[in-house]
Amino acid sequence: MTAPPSPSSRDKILDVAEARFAQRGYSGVGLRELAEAAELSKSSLFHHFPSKAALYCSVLDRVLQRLAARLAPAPGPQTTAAARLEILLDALLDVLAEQATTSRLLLRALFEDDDLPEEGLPEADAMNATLTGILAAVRGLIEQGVAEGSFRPVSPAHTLQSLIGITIYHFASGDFGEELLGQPIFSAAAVQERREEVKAFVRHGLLIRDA
Amino acid sequence: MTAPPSPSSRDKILDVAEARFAQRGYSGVGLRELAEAAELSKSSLFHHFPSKAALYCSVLDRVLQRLAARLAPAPGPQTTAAARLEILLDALLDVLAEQATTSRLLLRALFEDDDLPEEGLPEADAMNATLTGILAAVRGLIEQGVAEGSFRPVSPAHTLQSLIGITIYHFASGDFGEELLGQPIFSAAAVQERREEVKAFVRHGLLIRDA
DNA sequence: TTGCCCCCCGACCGATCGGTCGGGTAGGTT
DNA sequence: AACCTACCCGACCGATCGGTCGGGGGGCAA
Repeated sequence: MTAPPSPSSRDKILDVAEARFAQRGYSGVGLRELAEAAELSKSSLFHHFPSKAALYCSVLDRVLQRLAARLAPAPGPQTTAAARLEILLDALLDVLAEQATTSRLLLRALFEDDDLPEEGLPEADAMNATLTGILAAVRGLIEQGVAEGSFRPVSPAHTLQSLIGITIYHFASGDFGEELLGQPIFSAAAVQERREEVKAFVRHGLLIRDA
Repeated sequence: MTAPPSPSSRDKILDVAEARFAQRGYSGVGLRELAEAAELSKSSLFHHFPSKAALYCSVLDRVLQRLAARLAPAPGPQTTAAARLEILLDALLDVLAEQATTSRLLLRALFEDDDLPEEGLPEADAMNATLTGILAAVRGLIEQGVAEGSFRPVSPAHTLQSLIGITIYHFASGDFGEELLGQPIFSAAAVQERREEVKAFVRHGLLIRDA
């Protein structure tokens, strides 16, 4: 509360970097472009972040922290896995639908292991820890459902992959369908319909029978 | 048949470019690295391809052509949509499992619209045409299934997105699970199991009942 | 032999890359 | 006054970027 809502330079850098990295990836964005967008000198970036790789990891970590905060209030294993899945899917799809940058950044972070040249920097470790926590939670939910018998006897690891693909990718490739499929599928009006279809797909793919 | 199986320089360039672009993306790979890997001079690349963007599009187009060739022998609408889906999924998963580069390249091509700076070059148009054909075929299959009543009443465009995510992404993020999930999920031994789980997920997610 | 392609090459171009350096300014402490 | 810290900047660094240029060598037809 000591800091008024004026965005600090550091947050401003993170904001513009998140947007740019989501659009064109790590190596597709230069620091000069980021500095100009943040209304700062390129040298000033290095006052807030030690390197470009560290800045990228900080951006990813902030996204993952936001995601984890939204997924945290889900109920624990005392609830049935089917109910937990519904709540988690709702929260996840809410986050993905709110900012288009989130899904793209997550998709890049998940399938591009080799994107960042350096690996030893502490920002990367923090980011991986956050990511691992989220994935472990979702995986635990799947395992619970399989143990309960309400989910088909799937492999939790494989199914987690499918779950990520069906949700993250669905929102990451937003407007490509507009050109190639002949109809807009990421307009604000279609988000709700999209949400329900993704949820239904996951529900039917994962559960044997619901209700 | 006039050309013996000795790989021409052009094909060699395409091979190494496909592998590198799949790993680190368009802007993450330099022409010097490609030339060295292809055992050629950087200047010689420009003898075979007019620019880096054109080379990238040629790589993508070759991947899509391979994919289209494998998906083409699927039966037409006289067969039931459920049977066609099985055949198409088998062919698609075969292609994705064979070369790890394919899925990664496809994933990048599908969700990175902004990756290539130039848009007017003819290689990009050819690539987009090939891609549009493949997507239209799959979409037609979904529409047939919905019309038949064997598929849930889904929106074909949204479901196509889910289908891509669940298949392409599943194979693109190969070894990330090995580190973060605690067990290898893309080892050669696990490919078959992975295939069956993806197929089952799609089947249950798309069909109401399949006997 | 001459001329023509095809394929390849080293050298070079301007631009941009990530990153460093020294200095400058405002605010707070002593 | 002196000092320190936080923040920001222009100028500069070596390296690499995509791309161009002129030319060399081999095959082949006239």
